[in-house]
Amino acid sequence: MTSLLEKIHDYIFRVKRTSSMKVDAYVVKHPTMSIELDALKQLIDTASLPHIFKHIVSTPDIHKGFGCPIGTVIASKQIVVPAAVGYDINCGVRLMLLPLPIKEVEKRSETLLSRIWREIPAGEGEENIQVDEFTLKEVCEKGLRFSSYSSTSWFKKYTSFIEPEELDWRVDADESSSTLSAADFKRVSYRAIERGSSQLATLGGGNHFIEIGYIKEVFNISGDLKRWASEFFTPEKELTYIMIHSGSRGFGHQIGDDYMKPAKSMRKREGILPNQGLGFFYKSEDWYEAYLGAMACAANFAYVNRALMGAIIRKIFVETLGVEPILVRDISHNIARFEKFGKQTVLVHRKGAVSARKGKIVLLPGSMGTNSFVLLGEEEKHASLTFFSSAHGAGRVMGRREAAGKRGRPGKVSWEEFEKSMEGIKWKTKSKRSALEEAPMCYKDVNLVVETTEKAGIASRALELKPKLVIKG
DNA sequence: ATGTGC
Repeated sequence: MTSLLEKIHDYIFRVKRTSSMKVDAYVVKHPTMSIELDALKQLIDTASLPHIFKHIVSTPDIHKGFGCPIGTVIASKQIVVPAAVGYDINCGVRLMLLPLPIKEVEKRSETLLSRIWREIPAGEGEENIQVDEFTLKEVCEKGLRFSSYSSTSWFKKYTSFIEPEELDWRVDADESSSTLSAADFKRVSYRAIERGSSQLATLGGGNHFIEIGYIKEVFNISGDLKRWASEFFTPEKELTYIMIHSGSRGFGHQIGDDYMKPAKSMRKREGILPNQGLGFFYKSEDWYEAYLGAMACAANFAYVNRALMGAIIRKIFVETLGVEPILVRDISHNIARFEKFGKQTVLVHRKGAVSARKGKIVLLPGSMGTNSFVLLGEEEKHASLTFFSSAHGAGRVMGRREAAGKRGRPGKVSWEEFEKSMEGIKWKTKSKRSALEEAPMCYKDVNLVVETTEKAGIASRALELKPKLVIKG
């Protein structure tokens, strides 16, 4: 199967269009890393969709997903593919910096960890802020801006901890606003509303996390990082960062489900379904606008979810240490947005991939025990081959069940092995199982992913971050 | 990822 990959650059390969494929698939990967067979099959399926703009691309952290791999970028002018956004609509990462050395933070680590654990429910099925349907509509359609006239008591509690700038400032690296204007609450099912109405300010499970650590290395401060004085990043200061990885919870998941099902059945009827997950809508169908309207609601829900968790954490830091974290960026890695490439405007779907335009901040979290990176987008050397897209993480190499075991059978990761891999890090997880499922050995080497990203000319490293305190759902 | 698994 690897013979399918034709080398066109040390770090870029191509699956040439054959049989069912309508376009080529470019694969950005480390020369020593192989793609799992299931993910490659899904990539070929994705390239078999009609009306794809130019070609499709995979990022170095590619692994098997539903319908299409996690780590896939596709663009189109005529169709929308819900599975190329994924179930966790606007899953993303929020990075904040705290102008205080990590040593000072570690002195209060028990207090910080237990307070965050108490105030931000982590894990599946957890609930936090309750909102009525009207408030949920405002959150979905206006995103962070809803605060300007919201008078609900829960919001008042946090509102002073949301940076005023967040209401208007484009927190996402992409040129489009963090609040997606296409949001249309009428397109959201009652079931999704039910699930979403108690899930704001919750972390979720799986690979979602809250992480506190320090800036370990500084490589390059330019582009959007120039907003902060360069002395801010002096590595000797070991300044603290806070990273939140979360998404749209059951709300977005329900919306994904609501639209993937009809997309599947409609295209199945016509016999143009590359695989069971890869349904899509034509622009000429009402479903197209409907999906984008509902997807934008879930995206805004996720932005607000991360903003509220950021506000809670900011409150905890102010109350515990008297210092306020500063928002750097909040970046989505599961979303479809209209973007311009030269004169063409296309709908770019990124699933497990982030926008990486020149000078823009790119967040590349590693696993719970390994370092993460802040990168800066480069002028793409390879002629918009990736649609300006970068990896969203290290990428799994081991399935959850494979790692933690199934039906009483032990998995590949032992508890001893896990504890060893987390040396020097204080951590809290919902269960032993979720810890094993997310163990560092379940992930690719993040250093190879960063090397690939740099060598392919997509983005280059700016900061290297080392985790010290971790909360996992 | 998900009120998780034919």
